[in-house]
Amino acid sequence: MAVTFKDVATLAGVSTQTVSRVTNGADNVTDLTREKVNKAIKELGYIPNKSAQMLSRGKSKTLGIVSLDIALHGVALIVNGVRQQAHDNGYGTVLSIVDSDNFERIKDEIRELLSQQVDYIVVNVPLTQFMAEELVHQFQQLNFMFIDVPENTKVNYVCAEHTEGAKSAVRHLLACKRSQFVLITGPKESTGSTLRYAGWVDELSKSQKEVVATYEGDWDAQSGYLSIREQIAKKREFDAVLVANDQMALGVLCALNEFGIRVPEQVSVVGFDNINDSAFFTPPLSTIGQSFVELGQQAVKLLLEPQETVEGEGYRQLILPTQLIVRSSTSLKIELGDHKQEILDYLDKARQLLR
Amino acid sequence: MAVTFKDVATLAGVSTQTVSRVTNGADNVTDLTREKVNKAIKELGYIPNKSAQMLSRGKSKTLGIVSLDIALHGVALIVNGVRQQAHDNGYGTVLSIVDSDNFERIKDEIRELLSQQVDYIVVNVPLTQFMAEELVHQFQQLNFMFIDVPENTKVNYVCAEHTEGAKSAVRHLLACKRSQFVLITGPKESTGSTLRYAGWVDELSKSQKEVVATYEGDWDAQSGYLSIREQIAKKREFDAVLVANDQMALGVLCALNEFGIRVPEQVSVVGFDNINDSAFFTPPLSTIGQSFVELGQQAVKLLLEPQETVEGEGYRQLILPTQLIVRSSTSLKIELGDHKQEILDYLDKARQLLR
DNA sequence: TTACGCTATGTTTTCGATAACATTTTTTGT
DNA sequence: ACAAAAAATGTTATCGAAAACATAGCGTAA
Repeated sequence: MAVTFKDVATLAGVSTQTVSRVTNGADNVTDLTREKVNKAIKELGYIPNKSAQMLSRGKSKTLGIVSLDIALHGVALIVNGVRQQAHDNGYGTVLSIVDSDNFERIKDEIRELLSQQVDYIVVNVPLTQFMAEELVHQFQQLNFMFIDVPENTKVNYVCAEHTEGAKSAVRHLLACKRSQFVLITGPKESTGSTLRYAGWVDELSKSQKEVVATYEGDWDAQSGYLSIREQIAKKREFDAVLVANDQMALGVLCALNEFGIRVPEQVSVVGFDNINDSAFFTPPLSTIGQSFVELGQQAVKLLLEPQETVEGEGYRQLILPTQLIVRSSTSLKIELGDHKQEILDYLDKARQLLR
Repeated sequence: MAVTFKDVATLAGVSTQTVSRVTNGADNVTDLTREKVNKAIKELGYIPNKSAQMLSRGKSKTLGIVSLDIALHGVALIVNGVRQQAHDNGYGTVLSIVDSDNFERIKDEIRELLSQQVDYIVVNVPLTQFMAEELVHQFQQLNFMFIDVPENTKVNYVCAEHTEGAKSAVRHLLACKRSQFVLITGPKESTGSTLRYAGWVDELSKSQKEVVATYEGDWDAQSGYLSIREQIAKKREFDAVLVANDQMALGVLCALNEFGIRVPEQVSVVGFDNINDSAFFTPPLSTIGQSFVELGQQAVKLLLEPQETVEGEGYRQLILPTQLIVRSSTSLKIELGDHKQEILDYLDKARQLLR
């Protein structure tokens, strides 16, 4: 069925080795021979067998990715960054998707990748320090690179500056004179979410501001929406919401809007990630920007960097900056007092004119 | 360096074939021997070499996916569906990402997949009828499955009911008494976009309604936003916007809101796809729902279905239904007339009370 | 002219695992 | 207890390509 290079060799009237030389672009082949072989290849529609190549060559020039669900936008962007950078360095990629809640499954997938002879593995799944170190130990691999793992973990990693970013969100809201905060985190397994939460709490406690409530979301808009509904049902006052990603913030905005609560006048909202869509929310969302693609790219860059650059027992580690992006979902708080309704009406008129 | 099954055989004191038997779960092995081998495997951390296995077995149990950028949410969901279904049938997957605008590149990627000995290939890239048929012809493969290819194409395919879905969007807007339509399509290379556009135009021409303007977007929110800005700049009246996907519709809503145009009272908007977020837009978006995940799943199901089910020279083809989802971005048109401002004010009051 | 060295090509072995076949050991029936 | 069947294990060949090695052909310098 399948055309092998033996068929090509026969048709071209040369040895198999010569075929191999042609396909690998060796220079010590006559132009005439090369042509004959190429003609035979075309005629037969010959496609080399990668398994055989890998087996024979011993190395695969392949990079494995263990990742969360790519339906999450940020995850997909990271994977894109990894793939692109790997490709630019002549590496193919194998992608394997896992849930974050099953450590054994993750190990299985890594085993699977190793059985495919990948040269490197990028792990883009929230792991604890213990888990990450355990993986490196168990598989005795220096060729692991982790994304978003706790900072003091003794492995190669690339992280976003979650904590610092979260703090800058708080500082921004404090500058807006906000004082009653609702926090909406991501799933507690997520390292990124944990770090962001830590940043919020740390900065808030410094300034002695009140945390009215904390909710745990699942990154989806709906969980943000439900959190705020619950908060409103409880009739607790709040004037600021910190959200661990932009999608949940969309849900937050939706709920606030539904209950006639004005953003940013009454409540200010800050998201995290700066996904493309967030500039078009109603109102456009203030958020903490991070570059997912660069995260993925840097992971691969560091991994492929020649060993000399890395000193002794040192690990390859990098923390990428985040950036506060101010849009219309935050503003200086306006004390409405007795004239609340009147003010809101004026604001409405103002809005009309603003067009 | 690498541990092979020879090392395992030596350590366990058996032949390599016995090791193979154990790893493949053959039943004709003594418990004692099995244990010895398993112990050796564990001790050495042996991981089988997939290349060697595939080479030896001749088949790979692998399915290749050629797909658009997974950063597009719908694409990622389709890929998920494919992977999940493949996995459930014991197939691994190899993912390769391409731009839709380079047909040669697509061929290269397919060649690459074939060189990895994939048993099947799912193509999730917008292709013309000619391109799809050409691929099947060039690679002489019955094992192709295409997603969202024009309906009369002579290949295996799974499609969403784009045209019919688009028509139902128009009918809904007509029922809302809308008469001046703005259309925002996806990129013209996209089959899905083309079919949707065809549906809109077809249904609109039947009812003799006016198409005020047509814009070509790139699926991103920004392109929807810019289209509407341009439309408003031209000061052309319109009371309905048909958008080829929900993300662009987000941009549309944003622009309308920015200019103080009320949705749905003044302008109604219908999207396409029903992504999770669209239920939380401001206002929640009426849209045409399709199940991306099922699209991917069905593609694989049909592909793996035993040949007998498929009659003679017939192709495996399936069209999945879409579904009109009515939310708040559409409503019966209200003729404002002279009392426009007054009415709008009442509406505002009503909204306040609605909470 | 001959010997040396280069280039172009052919032959053999190898990669790791398995299929096909061969052999040994165990079980079973009478 | 012994042959025949069945089960467990070992041996050899094979997959497709490439690396390592071998050889043939040719030009060139002495």
